[in-house]
Amino acid sequence: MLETLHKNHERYFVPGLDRGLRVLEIVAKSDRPLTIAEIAKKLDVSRSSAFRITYTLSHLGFLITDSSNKLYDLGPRVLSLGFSYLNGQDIIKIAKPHLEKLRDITEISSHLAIREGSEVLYLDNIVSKSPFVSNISRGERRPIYASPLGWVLLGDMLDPKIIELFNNMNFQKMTDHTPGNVSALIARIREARTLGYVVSRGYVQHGGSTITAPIFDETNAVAAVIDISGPDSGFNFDEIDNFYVPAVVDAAQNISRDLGFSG
Amino acid sequence: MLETLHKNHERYFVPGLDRGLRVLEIVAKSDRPLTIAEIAKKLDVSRSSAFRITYTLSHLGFLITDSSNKLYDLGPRVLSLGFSYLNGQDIIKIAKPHLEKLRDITEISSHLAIREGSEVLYLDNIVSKSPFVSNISRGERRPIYASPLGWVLLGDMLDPKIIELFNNMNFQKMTDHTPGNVSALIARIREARTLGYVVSRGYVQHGGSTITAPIFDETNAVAAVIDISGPDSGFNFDEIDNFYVPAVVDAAQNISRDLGFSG
DNA sequence: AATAATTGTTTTATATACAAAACTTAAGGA
DNA sequence: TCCTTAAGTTTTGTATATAAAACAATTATT
Repeated sequence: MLETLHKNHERYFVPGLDRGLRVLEIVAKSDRPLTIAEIAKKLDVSRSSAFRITYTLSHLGFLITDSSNKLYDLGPRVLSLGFSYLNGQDIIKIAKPHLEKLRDITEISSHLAIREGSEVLYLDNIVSKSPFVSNISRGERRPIYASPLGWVLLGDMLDPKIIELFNNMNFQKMTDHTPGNVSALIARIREARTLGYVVSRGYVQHGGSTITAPIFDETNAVAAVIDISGPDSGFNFDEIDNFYVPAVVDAAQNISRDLGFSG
Repeated sequence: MLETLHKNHERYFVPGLDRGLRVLEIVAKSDRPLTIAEIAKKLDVSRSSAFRITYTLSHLGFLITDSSNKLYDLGPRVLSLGFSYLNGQDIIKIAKPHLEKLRDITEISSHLAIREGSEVLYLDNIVSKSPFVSNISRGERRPIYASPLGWVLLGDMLDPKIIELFNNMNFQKMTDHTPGNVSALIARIREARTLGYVVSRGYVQHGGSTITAPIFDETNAVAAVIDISGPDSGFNFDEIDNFYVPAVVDAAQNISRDLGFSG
C-alpha cells in the first residue's frame, strides 16, 4: 500500500540519471578520488551498476580517471553547468551595482546569497579594496544554522518547516554564538525577523563581523540576502547603528525594489 | 557491422544519465527557459522521454520551473558540482602564488586555463589592482581557435588530431588575426610551439593585449597555460621582450616545476 | 609462496525504462 | 463558437537497462 504510493510518486523517475548525479555529488564531496567499489558502497548499489555509471560519466567528461584508470575524480565538464547558472541569474546582475556601492561606502566586502536546501549559497562576492579581504567565492556553501545570512534567509519560514528541515541535523558549534539545536536556531531567526537585520560580531568566526539584511520578492517572501562582512579591524564599531546598518538595509531595499520591477 | 561495433562501444552506457546531462547543458546554453517540447526537439527524443527526464531533474533540484510549471531553467544545485571541481584542482593552488607574483610585478591581470574539448577553460583569474580590470571569471570558456591561450594549449597536439577536432567547426572572425580555417590555426599553433610563448596585440579584442606561456607536466605534455592580459593602456610596449615575456615564461616554468614535485 | 579477500569487468535472465499512442488540456485561427 | 493544432500527461507493450552471478585480475593475509 505504502509501497504502491511510493512507486506511484516515482513513476516517472529516471533512476540512472538520479544515481549518476548522486555519484557526481559523492565524488564532489569526497576530498580524494574514489574507486568504483567505494562509489558503489556510498551509493548503495551493486559494483556492476556503479561501473556502468562511472563508465558513462567518464566517457562524457564529467568524471576523469587517474593513470591507473581506477580512481575517479570530477572532470572539467561539470563547470559548464555552474557557470551558466550564475550567468543566468538576474538577481546577480540586479544586485551587483548596489553591492558595489555598499562595498565602496563601507570599504568592507559585500555578498549576495540565497537558500539551497539547508545551506546558504553565495551568488556573488564583491571584494573590498582594503587589505582585509574575505575568502568567500561565488558558489560556496555554508550551513544555514551557523550563519547570520541563514537566519535572515529563514525569516519567512514557518516553524514546523524549520523543524522538519533541521530535526535530524547535528549542530556543530563554530563559536559560542552558534545555535546548538533547532529551538535555539528558531530564536535566532525570530530576532532577525523582528529586527529586520542582524548585526553579528564573532558569531561565525572569532574576530570577524557581519551585518546582514533580507531581499524580498513581489510576494514579500525572502528571495535572497546580502551582507557586509570581514575582520573586526575593518569596522568602526561606533558607527554600527547609524551608518553600517542603514547602509546595508538600504541596499537590500533598493535591490528588492529593482527586483520587483523586473519580475 | 558498424552498427554492432557502435553498440559494442556503448555497451555500458546509461542512456538516461547521458540524456539528462545533455538536457542540463541544453538548458545551460539557452539564454531563456525552455519548454518540454523544445527540450525534446533539441535532444531529438520523444516528448514523453523529455518529460521523464525533466521530471527527474526538477525533483532533484537541478532544474527549476517557473510559476506555470512549463518553463524549465537551471536550478542552484548544479553549482554544487562546479565549485567542488575548482576547489579540488591542485594546479590552481600551486599556480596561484606564481600568478599573484606575476600580477604584482607586471600590474596586469593574470590567468590560468586548461583545455576542455575545443574550448579554453579559465581556472583562475588574478585581478590587477590597476583600474584596467579583466572581465574573465573562473569557469568561463572561450573557443580555442580564437585565443592565444588555445594556440599554446594545442602546442603538443599532432596535426591529424587538431584537424579531427576542428574539421567541422565554423571559425568566427573575432579580429583580423583570428585564424579562419584549420590550416591557419595550425600555423598559429606551430609559431607558439617554436617560440615557446605568444605575444598578441589586438588578436582577440581590439585594444587588448596578452602574453601567454605553457605549463608542462612530468611527461612534458602541455598541462595548462597562463597569461597576462588586459587593455593596451596597461602595457609598456617597449618592455615586451625583456620584461613581460621573461616574466610570464618564468612564472610558467616555476609552476611546471612545482607541479612536477607534487604529481 | 600460497591462499583468501577484494575489486574490476563481462555475461545473462529478468525487471523495468522507454517511446508510441491515447488522452487531456490549452491556445490560436477561421 | 467551433475546429484545429500543439503541448503536457498518462497508459502500455516491448526493447533494453539492470543487478546477480561468474569470471579475471589484483591486493592482502597467513
